[in-house]
Amino acid sequence: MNSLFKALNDETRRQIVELLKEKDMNAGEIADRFNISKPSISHHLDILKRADLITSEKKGQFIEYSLNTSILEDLLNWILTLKK
Amino acid sequence: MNSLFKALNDETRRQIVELLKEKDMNAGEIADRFNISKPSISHHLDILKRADLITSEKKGQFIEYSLNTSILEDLLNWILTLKK
DNA sequence: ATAATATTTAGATATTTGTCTAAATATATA
DNA sequence: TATATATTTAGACAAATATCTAAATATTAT
Repeated sequence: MNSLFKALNDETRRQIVELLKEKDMNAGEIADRFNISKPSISHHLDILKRADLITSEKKGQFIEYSLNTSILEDLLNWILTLKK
Repeated sequence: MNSLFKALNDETRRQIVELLKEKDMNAGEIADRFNISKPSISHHLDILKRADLITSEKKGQFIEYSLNTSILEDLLNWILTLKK
């Protein structure tokens, strides 16, 4: 739960998640969408991956990232119990 | 959205929110539940309040805090659109 | 094999954050 | 009015975080 909130507590990472909602993308394509260096984006991707919000798959020279929405179930439930 | 994620990105604050789900409490009562100084708890309450997650009402000498679940609607919708 | 491309790792730095103690403010009570 | 109680504000500090550049690693193409 902690890593999930941590991962989502950053505007850039939330935008990455929203991008991946539309379609899978490789690291370079993702980085091109932001005015942030590639190493920084790589770091953000790492945090999202540790939180299980995204998965990565090597495709030759590229690494393709995908959104994993199943982990959001936990977050959803946490919020719903608050609303009772 | 930013302040909401920021507010929830802390275990202590999430626990405060969970406490207030059960019943309204004043600042002292909340602080008594944690091994953290009162000023620190006061600071956490301030962050939760700025995020609109809680409201406060002066009751004489005390200040009573309540959960505001309506703001969670935004969070819920954000998550739901990700799940499409 | 060499060069080019894609991505990550390493290390540095400035900013943000969570915590503390001490002091200030506000209300209630003796 | 003086004292006790409840809470916040102020200021300091250590730890965490987001960012950068330079270098390393891995794959593809010439």
